[in-house]
Amino acid sequence: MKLSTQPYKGTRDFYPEDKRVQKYLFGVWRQVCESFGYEEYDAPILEPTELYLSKGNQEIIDEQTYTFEDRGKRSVTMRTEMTPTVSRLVAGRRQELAYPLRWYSIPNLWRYERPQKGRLREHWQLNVDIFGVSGTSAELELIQIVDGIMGAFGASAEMYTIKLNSRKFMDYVLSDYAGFEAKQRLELARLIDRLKKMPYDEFVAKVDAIATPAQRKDGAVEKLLTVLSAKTLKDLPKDLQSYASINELKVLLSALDQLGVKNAEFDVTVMRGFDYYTDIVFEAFDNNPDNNRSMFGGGRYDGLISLFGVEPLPTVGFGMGDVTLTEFLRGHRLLPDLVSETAAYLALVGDVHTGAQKLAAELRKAGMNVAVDLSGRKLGDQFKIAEKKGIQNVLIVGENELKTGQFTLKNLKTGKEQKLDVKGLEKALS
RNA sequence: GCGAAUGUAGCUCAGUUGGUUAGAGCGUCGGGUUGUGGUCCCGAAGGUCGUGGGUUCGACCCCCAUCAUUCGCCCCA
Repeated sequence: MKLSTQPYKGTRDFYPEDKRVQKYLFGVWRQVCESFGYEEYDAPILEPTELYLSKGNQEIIDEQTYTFEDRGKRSVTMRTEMTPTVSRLVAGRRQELAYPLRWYSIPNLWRYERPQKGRLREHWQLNVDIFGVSGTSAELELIQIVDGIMGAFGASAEMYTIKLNSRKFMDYVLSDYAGFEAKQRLELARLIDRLKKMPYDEFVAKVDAIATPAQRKDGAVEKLLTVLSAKTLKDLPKDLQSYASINELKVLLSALDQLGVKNAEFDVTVMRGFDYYTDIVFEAFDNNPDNNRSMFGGGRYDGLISLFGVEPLPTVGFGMGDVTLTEFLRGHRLLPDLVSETAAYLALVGDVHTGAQKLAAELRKAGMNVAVDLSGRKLGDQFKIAEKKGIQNVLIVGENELKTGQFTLKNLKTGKEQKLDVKGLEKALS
């Protein structure tokens, strides 16, 4: 039987040209995060299943994760997100860490589900978290980072929109303000999340179906619909304007505007699931309608580390996945042409292998990435090899060159040739 | 878990109502002789038409099953 060369369902092979793209993405992520003073951490890809169970969603564990028993009969799960893990790490050193704690990571995450556009079984996600800041300056900083990252990729404000809302506020609206029960709130939250994906009448009918006759009589449905119709914070009913989270959103949006982030706005339909978020949440969408999946998102989750038996800590974090980001960048033609990490290919003429290796060693010592031809083929073929590998320069090495110390360097992109000694090569290739 | 579409050369695809040895472009390999790639010219290799079964004198084409891929729904921590 022949083995298949295809990667496992929903996973990707990173051939060098793909890995080059990944290295570019990760490089930008790291550079921007570190420019804001964030430190990189990592942790195992396997976690005890309880870490995810503690959120109480058995169904998700059973149906959408890679969960199995190890040889010691312990149930382990491949991480599907980084938030529980980073909470575990912080809780473990709760007392000794210096706050505000600024951390980031680029974990490989796994989920068991049917692959579709922008959603695979395995992906890489930038995770950025700030611990120990209870005011909106934490949210502000994270959105600035997001803005910095997108800017570093060449994205402009018109290409995407950052939508903000408050989970605490929405909980208040659904419970105290409109008067829905806990079970209904869960259903409504999911429904609100999908509001823009269905005709408005259909949405209203579904809300109506959830409400009890008594609630309908009390105007619960109308109250909710009025809140949901708000396009800006000012459109909200007057009695909600003074709610603490709304004030915070106002302050945050105004600060963002002053800092030059022009594509952030209030959106009452942003819910971000119904898990550990406690207040302000945000989510970003590609303005290109062909790519309607959320590109990245996050929010405040103040209580999570208390699961580990330590005092809760105010925390805000966000995640940005490589799959949706790559689609965004491709869609807006923002992915640059990435060339080989190898600066020059040493093409050999005649029996000069040892001499060429000596030269290569010298160049490497000076910090250059160079590969020596081992094919033994004729010069034209060696050019083709370099071309195919995406190497920008060919350095011709023959007996004359080794004798005189003057080498011909040809740039394959421009076709330009120059005669250089080792010092000159160092300048040209680094 | 549900629904739909698609599987023909390494890749992208064509293949007329079922009829002899299944095609193209790109890519690969070789050649166009002396130390220069990309363009051009010539030539070659490469397919049991996803797999299994059925209908038929005859199947890439029709039917059934199965696998894979893609898209959507559910879900999205």
